[in-house]
Amino acid sequence: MLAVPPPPPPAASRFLSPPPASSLCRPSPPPISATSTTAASAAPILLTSLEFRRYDFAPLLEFLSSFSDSAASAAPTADAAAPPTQLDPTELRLAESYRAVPAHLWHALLKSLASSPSTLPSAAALVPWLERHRLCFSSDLLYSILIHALGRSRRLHHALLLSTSAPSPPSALTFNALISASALNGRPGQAFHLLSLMRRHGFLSDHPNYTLVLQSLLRSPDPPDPSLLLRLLSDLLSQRLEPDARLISDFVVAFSRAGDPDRALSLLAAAQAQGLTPKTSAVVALLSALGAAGRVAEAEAVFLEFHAAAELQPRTRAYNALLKGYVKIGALKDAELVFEEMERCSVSPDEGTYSLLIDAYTNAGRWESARILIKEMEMNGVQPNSYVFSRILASFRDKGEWQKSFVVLREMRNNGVQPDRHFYNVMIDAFGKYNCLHHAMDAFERMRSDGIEPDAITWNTLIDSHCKAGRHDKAMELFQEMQEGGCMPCTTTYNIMINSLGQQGRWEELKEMLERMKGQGLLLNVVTYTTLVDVYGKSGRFNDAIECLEAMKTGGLKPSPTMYHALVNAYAQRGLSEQAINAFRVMRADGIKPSIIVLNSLINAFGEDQRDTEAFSVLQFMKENDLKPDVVTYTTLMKALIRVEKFEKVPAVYEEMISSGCTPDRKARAMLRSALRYMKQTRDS
DNA sequence: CTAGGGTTAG
Repeated sequence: MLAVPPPPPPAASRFLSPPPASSLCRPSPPPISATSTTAASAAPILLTSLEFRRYDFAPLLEFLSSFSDSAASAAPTADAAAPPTQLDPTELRLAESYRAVPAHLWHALLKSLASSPSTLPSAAALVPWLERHRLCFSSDLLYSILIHALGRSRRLHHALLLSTSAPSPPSALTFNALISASALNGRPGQAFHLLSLMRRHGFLSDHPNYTLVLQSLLRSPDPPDPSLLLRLLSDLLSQRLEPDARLISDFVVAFSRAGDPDRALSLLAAAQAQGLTPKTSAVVALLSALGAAGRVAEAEAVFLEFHAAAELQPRTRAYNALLKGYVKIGALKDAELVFEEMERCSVSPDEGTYSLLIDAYTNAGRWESARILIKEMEMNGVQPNSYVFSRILASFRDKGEWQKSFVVLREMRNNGVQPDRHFYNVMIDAFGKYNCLHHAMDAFERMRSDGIEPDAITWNTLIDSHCKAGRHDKAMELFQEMQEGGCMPCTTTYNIMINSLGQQGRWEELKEMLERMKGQGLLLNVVTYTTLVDVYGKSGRFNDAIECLEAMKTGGLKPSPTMYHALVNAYAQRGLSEQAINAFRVMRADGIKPSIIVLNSLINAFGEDQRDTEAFSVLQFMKENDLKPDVVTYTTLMKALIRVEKFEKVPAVYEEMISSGCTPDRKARAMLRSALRYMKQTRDS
C-alpha cells in the first residue's frame, strides 16, 4: 500500500534527471545566453487595455472550458496538440475569427487564465489549441509563460506536470521558467538542480537564475543549506560569470543566514579586494549572524571597520544589528551602552531600536522598564506600532503568561495603537497554546469585528489549537469554515489536518486530504512527510512510515533531524531497539549529527527493550561527544533501570543528574519515588 | 533599499 505516491511528477524523467547518454552523442545546441526574465516581462498584463477590448474572447473561453471540463483534471495534457484527423467546422470558424489577435495579447490572456485555479484548465487547453490552429507561434514561449504563471501562483506541481507536454528538447526558456517556478515555490534545491541540468544541456545561465535560487533560499523560514550555497557559489565561479556587488552581497546575506559567518566574512573581504562595495544589508546581515552566534566582539569589530572605512556611515540600521546581538545573548547592560553610544553620535534611534530594547526588558522580566521606554519613544516622536506589542505578547506567551495578553492589549490601546492582524494571530496563538479555546475564539471574533480579515495563519493557528486540545471535530468544522470564507488552505493547513486525522487513526480520510492537497497543486514539504512518519510510526505502521521517508528522498527533499526523531521515537516507544538503532544509523549516513533528543529516544528504545547496559552506553556516548545529558536523559535511564528491576541503582542516577547541573522536574522526582517504593516493597516481602 | 520585522504545522 502506497501512502504517498512518488512525488516527482512525470516531468522528472525528462527534466530532473541527467540527460540520457544518447543525447550526449548528438551535437549539443549552441550556447544561448538565456534571459530569465523574458517570459515574465514579454507579456504585460493589460486585460483592460483598449487593445484587448477590441476582441471578444468570450466564445473562445466558453469553448475552452467545455473542452477542459471533460478532461476533469487540472493537469494539462498534450492530447489537444495532436494533429487533428478531422476539424470541426465550428471550431475552425472560431479559430478564424481570432486570426488578427497579436501575439502579446495571447500571452496576456494566457497569464490571466493561468493565475486562477478555476480558469487554469482553460489556460492549459489554450496553448495546444493555439498551436493546433497556428494562431500564435513559439509554443516554447507559450509554455514558459504558463509555467511561469503557475510558479507565481504557487502551483509548482502543475508547472512540473506541464513541462512534460512542453516541446522537447527543453529550451533555455523552459529551463528558466522551471527554475523560476521552483525557486518561487520554495524549492531552491530543485531550482539548483535544474540550473546544473540546464548547463549540461549546453545552455549558459545568467545572474538572474543564481539570484532566484539565492533569494528562494533566503525567503524560506529555515536557514539556507550551507552545502547547497557552496555548490551554488562554485557553480557560478566555474561558469566564469563575474559576480557583481549585488550577487556577492546576496551570498554574504545567505551565508550569514546559514549560520556560517566565517564564509560571509571572507566573501566580504574578497568583494572589498575587488573594489566592490557590498550592500549595507549584507554588512547588517553579517552583524546579525555574528550576534546570533554570540560573537558580539567580532560584530563590534566589523561594525568599527565599516565605520572607519567610511564606506557605510553606520546609521540606525547598523546600530540596530549590533544591538540585536547583545539583546540575543541577553547582555542588557551592553545593549544599553549601544543605545547611549547612538545618542552620543547623534544617530537617532528608530522604532526598531526601541523595539529591540523593549524586547530585552520584557525578556528580562522588566515589564516596568519596557513601559517607561514606550513612553520615552513617544516623547521622542517615534510612534510605537503593533509590531513592538506583538513582540511583548510573544514574550509573555513563551513564558506561559497568557493572562498578560489582556494587559498588553490595554496598554496598546492606551498608546493609541490598533492591533493588526499579526498581533491578533499572536494573541490567538498565546491562548491556543495554553488551552484557552474560549479566549482564542473571542480574540478571533474581536479581530473580525475590528474589520480585520483572518488570513491562513489565523485559521491555521485556530485549527491547530483545537487539535492540540483534542477537539478534532471542531478543527474539521473550522477547516470547512475557512474555505467557505474564501481563504485557501495552504501546505501548513493540510499538515495540521493530516496530523489531526493521523492522530485519530482515520487513514482513509488522511489519504483523501493528501489527494485534495495535491489536487490544489500544493507540494508536500518536509513537515508533511515528518507528520506522516510520526502518525504512521506512532500507530505501529512502520512500513507506511518508511515509504514516506523514501518518497521524500525521491522527491528531492533533505530529511530533517526531526524526521529521524519521529522514526527513532516510534520504534523506541515499542521497544524495537534494533530498528531504532538502524534508523539512527541511516540518520548518521544522511549526515545528520546526533542530538540530545534522538539519543534520549535511543536510551528509551534500549530501556523499553530491557537492554539497560546499552542504554547506559548511550550516556557514555553523549559524554564523549560533548553533548550535555538533560533531565530527560537521566529520567529515561531511571525508567530503564526500573524496567529491569534494578531499583537500587536508581538513586545514583538521580544524584548524578543533580551533580551534573540538571534541575529535576516532576517526572524525574516521580521516577525516583517509584524506584524507592519498589525497593521498599522488595525489602518488606 | 524609507521596508521590514513579529505570527501557524513535524
